[in-house]
Amino acid sequence: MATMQRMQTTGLELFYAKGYYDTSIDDILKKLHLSKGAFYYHFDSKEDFFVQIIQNLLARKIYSTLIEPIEGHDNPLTLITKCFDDAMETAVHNELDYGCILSNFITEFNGKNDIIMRHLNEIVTVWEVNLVTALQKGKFNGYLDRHVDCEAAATFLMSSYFGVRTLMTSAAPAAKKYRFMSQLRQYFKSIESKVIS
Amino acid sequence: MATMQRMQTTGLELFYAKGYYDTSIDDILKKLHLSKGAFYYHFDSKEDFFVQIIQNLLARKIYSTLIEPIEGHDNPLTLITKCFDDAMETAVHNELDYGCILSNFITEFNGKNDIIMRHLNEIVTVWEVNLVTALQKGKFNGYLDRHVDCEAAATFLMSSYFGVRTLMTSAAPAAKKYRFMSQLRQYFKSIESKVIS
DNA sequence: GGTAAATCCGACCATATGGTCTGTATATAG
DNA sequence: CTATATACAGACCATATGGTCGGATTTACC
Repeated sequence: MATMQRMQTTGLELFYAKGYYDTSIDDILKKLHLSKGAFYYHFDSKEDFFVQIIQNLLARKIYSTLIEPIEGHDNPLTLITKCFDDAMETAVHNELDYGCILSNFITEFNGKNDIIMRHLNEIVTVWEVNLVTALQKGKFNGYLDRHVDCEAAATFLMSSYFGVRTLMTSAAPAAKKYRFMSQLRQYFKSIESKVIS
Repeated sequence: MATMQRMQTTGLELFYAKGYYDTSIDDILKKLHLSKGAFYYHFDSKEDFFVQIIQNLLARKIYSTLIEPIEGHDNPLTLITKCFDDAMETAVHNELDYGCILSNFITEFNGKNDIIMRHLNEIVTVWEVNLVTALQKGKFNGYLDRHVDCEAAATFLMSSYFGVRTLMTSAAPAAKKYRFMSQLRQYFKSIESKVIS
């Protein structure tokens, strides 16, 4: 693998585990047995480095785990349930889980770095749009009750997912997941179509 | 006000706004026109300082905004609704909102500082216990459906609140709040007692 | 008023960090 | 074979940070 890509991969790993401000460039270079010269040959600054990571790795990761799985013509509530279940199962099996990457970075950069925040918010928006679209399609196809506010449901889903991933890092992730999923299904039952097809 | 308390108050302000690792002791001292000597006379280290802030300020803050308001013998779903609404309203009106303090610190310290994480988890547990208790009492008093899993509901509520506070920092906090509350009520409607009293 | 404890000052230190710069090995092109 | 761009090494720099320490000042108490 090219040096530049190895730097980005290792960079994301460490930024996710230790946070952006608490991860030095030397930390990343040490792990890869590379030098300062190599880093500043490929990137302008630490911030530029992180922005590229967001666009090249983070955005794709979010897409593959949270957006792509909910595309399709099936019942969106079923798709979202499975999507969240899978994502949380990965976290449960992960020895060292640090929560949702996207949520963590938003927390870290909020009010500190507007440039990076714009990039992160862009990903959030893409996720939101896809969620709303999926729910609206589900409403059109008769899976959701016609009174459901899809924007509101999307916000609620994003919130709960961000939050539970944070909570899971504290203690008993498997139990937290189980409890969360049970109430997610409860909520979904309340917004699904009442017409018995 | 005593110097020690002023340090803690200003410390919490800055730690909340900029994060623990990105706030230097000099930042705090500069704002208070105090010296290093004053700081290390009152506190052993930056970590000790933060632990005391958690116990003296953060724990009380969480208690007064998220726990105390849901105590009582009324319908817990009504109490929680109002509690969340009030807390989010404060955030909306706050020019610079940085999300839920507790959630932010958990994100920042997770996997980095076990000592501080223990103190933060303690607060989470207290909140959780009080939520579960309130819900169980509500079930006993006929406000909640008797099939409701109160532990699961508490986890779901904590998750969604943590998450929405993070989301609100990104954009359109007022809209996010409105949407969130509408779906919270939707969820509550699905777990309230079905018996018409 | 003298003494001692409490409170605070600020110079200083070791270390870490983002970033710069010069040099060097390799590869590619003419 | 030479020249030139690519890709990386590593010494170096300015600055920042957590923490130390001797001393000055204020307060409390007899």
